[in-house]
Amino acid sequence: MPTWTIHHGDALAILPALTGPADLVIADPPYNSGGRTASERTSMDTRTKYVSSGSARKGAQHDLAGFAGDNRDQRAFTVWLAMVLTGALRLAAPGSSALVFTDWRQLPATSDALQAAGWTWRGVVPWHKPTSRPRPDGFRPACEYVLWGTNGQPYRHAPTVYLPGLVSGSQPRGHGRRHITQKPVDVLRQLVQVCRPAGTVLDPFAGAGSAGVAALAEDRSYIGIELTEHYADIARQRLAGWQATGAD
Amino acid sequence: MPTWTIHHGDALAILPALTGPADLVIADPPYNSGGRTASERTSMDTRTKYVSSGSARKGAQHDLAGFAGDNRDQRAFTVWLAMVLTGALRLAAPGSSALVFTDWRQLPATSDALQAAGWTWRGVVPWHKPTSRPRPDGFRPACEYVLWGTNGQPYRHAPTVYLPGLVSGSQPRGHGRRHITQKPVDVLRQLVQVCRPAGTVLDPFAGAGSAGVAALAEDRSYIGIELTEHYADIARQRLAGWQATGAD
DNA sequence: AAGAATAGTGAATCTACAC
DNA sequence: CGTGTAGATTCACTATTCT
Repeated sequence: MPTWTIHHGDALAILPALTGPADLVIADPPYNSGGRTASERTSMDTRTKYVSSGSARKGAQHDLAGFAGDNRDQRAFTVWLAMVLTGALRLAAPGSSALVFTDWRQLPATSDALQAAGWTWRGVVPWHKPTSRPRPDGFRPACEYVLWGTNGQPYRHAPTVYLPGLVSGSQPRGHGRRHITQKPVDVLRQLVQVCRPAGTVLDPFAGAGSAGVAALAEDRSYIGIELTEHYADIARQRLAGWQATGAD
Repeated sequence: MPTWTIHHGDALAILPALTGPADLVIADPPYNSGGRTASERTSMDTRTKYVSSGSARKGAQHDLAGFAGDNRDQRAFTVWLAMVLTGALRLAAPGSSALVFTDWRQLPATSDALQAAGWTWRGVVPWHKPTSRPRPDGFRPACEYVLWGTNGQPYRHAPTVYLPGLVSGSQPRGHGRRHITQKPVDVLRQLVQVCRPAGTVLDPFAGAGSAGVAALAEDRSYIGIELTEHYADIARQRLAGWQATGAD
């Protein structure tokens, strides 16, 4: 029976206190890349930045809380993310994997942070969002990216698993949506397969706990860390509800 | 009536002699990323490096020539590609685009080169290859990437065009295959749409001329540069054949 | 329907060289 | 001359797609 825990606090403070081992680190950090100017990136709040114009700016359809930690410049982002991933590597079992979400703008910085932290970069899995907004006279920004790294040689599964090179799924909408940058559980369930069966998933940026739902659904245990108390509570309620009812 | 030219020689030598303007620069450079050891990367020929064990190594069906320029280390790759893209930017009309192919390993270096050369990075379009090789206990390396940059503010089309955020297509096989790293014409035709209608596509690494076929098919003119005389000849024959018969 | 291909990779084996 | 190590080479392997 897989178990779960949500810690409330800063990943940099919580990670050194944990003991592990973790068999998969799945991280969805604040991308620090929304907004077009430096001042927009560092001063705007996350609701204004990430919710497309027409909703949050002029009276919204949804009323999701913002989140902290999204106002670093690119150098600070790289160093900060490397520190978090270093803390996660300390807990990671040999052969375990790290999966780090990023967008196209921060992909190079994220790959630097992953490797600076000591993980071996093994590949990139694009996440295709079919419902992304079209862009006039240009290529639609339809993908985010999952960077895959391992702690040494990758864990050998028995039986061998073959995982996709591209995942597809739309962001949750309506009342299933709990966080501005929420990832679909279907996508996360595919990604969690790289974790050792019955192993433990460590998530330093738990948000509303989608990775936890995916982990439990795939029979992995889950340890989440979330900075914003509001979301830590939401994640706890959601995971408790999942274990009680099997529904999200 | 769109026109075409293939120049035989090194892009760094040919680009300064051209006058332009170009409305789209499409570049498929040698990725310099195959091989696992330093000596494999720098000494192995491209056929041995990229054609998988079952074919070229033990008696192949196809017998494609190798190509030059695939033995740089990553720093040299970055600097060299930046030089080529700088030469291309000089010819690029204001608002024109650059599209640069790369793989996941070289994506960060390629984005550095694109921006160092003075292009504004606008996005990434993953190219999904359905026939990619599976990878045991990991995520299949199923995508290559197209980096999109512009010379200043992007050209505004009239009427507005909406381009995909993800392209999919398999490498040509059988007798339609002329180059080890050939890109599918269907994919290139989608990408060429970002070029001003009836504009000119500049291709510093023409290879077997697939981008030229795509350009002509979409009513754009084409200027290609190819280092290997063997492939320059193939590209000339192919483009002449396309204009004569409308078939590839 | 059968066969062959894939901008690979991990493990096993072999080789060269220093001590 | 045996031994250990690093680097190079060879081998085996895989699932989806395309001819």
